[in-house]
Amino acid sequence: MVQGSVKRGAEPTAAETGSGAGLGFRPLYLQVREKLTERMIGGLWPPGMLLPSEQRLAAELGVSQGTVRKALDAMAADHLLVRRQGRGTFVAEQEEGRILFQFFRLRPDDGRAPFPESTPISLRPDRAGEEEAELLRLAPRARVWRLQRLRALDGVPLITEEIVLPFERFRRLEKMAPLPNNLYAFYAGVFGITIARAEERLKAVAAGPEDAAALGCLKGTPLLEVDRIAFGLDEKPVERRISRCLTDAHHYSSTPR
Amino acid sequence: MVQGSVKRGAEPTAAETGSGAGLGFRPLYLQVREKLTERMIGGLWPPGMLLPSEQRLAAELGVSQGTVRKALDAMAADHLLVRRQGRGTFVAEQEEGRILFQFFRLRPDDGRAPFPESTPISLRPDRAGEEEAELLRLAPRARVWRLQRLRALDGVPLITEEIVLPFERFRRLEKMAPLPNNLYAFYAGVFGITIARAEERLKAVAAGPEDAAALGCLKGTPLLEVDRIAFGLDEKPVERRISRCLTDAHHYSSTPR
DNA sequence: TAGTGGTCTAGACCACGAC
DNA sequence: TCGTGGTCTAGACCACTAT
Repeated sequence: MVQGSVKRGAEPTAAETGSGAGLGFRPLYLQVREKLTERMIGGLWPPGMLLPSEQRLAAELGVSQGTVRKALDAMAADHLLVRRQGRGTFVAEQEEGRILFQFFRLRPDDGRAPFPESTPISLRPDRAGEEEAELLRLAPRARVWRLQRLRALDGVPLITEEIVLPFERFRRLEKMAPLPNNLYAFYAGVFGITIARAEERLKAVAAGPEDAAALGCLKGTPLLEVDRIAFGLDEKPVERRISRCLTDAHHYSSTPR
Repeated sequence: MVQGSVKRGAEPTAAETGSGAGLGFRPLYLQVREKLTERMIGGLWPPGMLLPSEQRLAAELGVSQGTVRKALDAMAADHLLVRRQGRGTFVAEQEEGRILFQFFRLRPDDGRAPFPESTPISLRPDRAGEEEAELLRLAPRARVWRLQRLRALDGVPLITEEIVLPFERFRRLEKMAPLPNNLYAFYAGVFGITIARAEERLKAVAAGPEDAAALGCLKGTPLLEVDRIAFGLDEKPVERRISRCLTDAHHYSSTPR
């Protein structure tokens, strides 16, 4: 696949099939997917860009259109690409609609999906705690940014947020304050870091004094705590975010698969 | 597609393409998927059954193997089928491993995934409340079963559960008490009802007197409330389940997509 | 060795969007 | 009208499982 067309049944090489003798087998379309993902990571294909057509990619990579299609379909299923019949295939953008659908799962009980507004509280350099360093795969006590925000839905403050970012990957962040509402679009546009997926742990906790003051509720009020790790295209953890939400008239929407 | 091979470019009929003149277009592989799903709903293909090979299905339905494959792949992605290379394609079973992975998202913080044990508390016929009737798409005050259970992880009671079922679809349920731990396998085996997917709403709530007594915690303790609607293969709501969970040392694991 | 699903290719036509 | 992705077909070979 590296160059030229793949000849099958005629001395297939390890490089072509991706398998050494007896070793694991690596499908061509996954190799194609990796190659395309690398271009996105490297910044060659930024968010919003129109990709070459399937035919061009197939010719360029020396595989059939069907193989390119399988790679593109898989990446579109993971929201890394957006395919539009008649127009082409585009690198996914971290626009509000997508973020709202994929990452922000808190909804009013009536089913609407308003976009959350953010009020920055503080941004400061700090050292990673033990758990934070482990989750972000940083050295113990590595330098991090610590960002606090208050988020509101329909103008009502509902969520406190604490965000921890690796210092080294977000240089000169302090000069960019106040940070915008849509952080993931900001990471992509300014630092070239695309958030590809996230893992969340949910708990019910009692509001502490700070949460109670920020949200205007009583100390001890049950809050929904969402502990998120967000990963980049390269599968490295990029952000740790702890949100605590009032859920009297709102809920977290989940569709287990 | 109904019978014989599809001839393309030679007077394709509305039945073949699935589209009336100017109306929406319905891909063949979706029509195949519907046909296969109907066989599962009708009980012709029960859980665990080995399907005919792709070639046989293609011949039987008058489409190409590739079209059958696309339908089977889509159904496997939705956990309705399980494909095993070298062996064949099987109707998915509601076995513990799958249930644990797909539907039961509460985990100890250490990352293990023990299977939850259940203690039945009560089972009685009742009338649906207003909200319940709406969620289950029943007539107001329709008859329902009301089932309460206490669930434990590693022997520790952690979850109270209230389950509401449409009376008409679960006849003679009282004669089957005590109900087994794995209810979804029970629905499938006894009533021929397969749970295909679920939607969940999560909130943080304060423990009431009953929850506190059952879970051995203080009244007012924050609990994670999971409000689930489970749907059958026919997309009809089958079960409404409200769980309240202690999350001191456990969490609900979510992977937003 | 036979049979299954998995991958890969090649080519045709359809639906959609832009021009 | 053209170019794009979407669907459908046909056939070859590969990887895995059971016999």
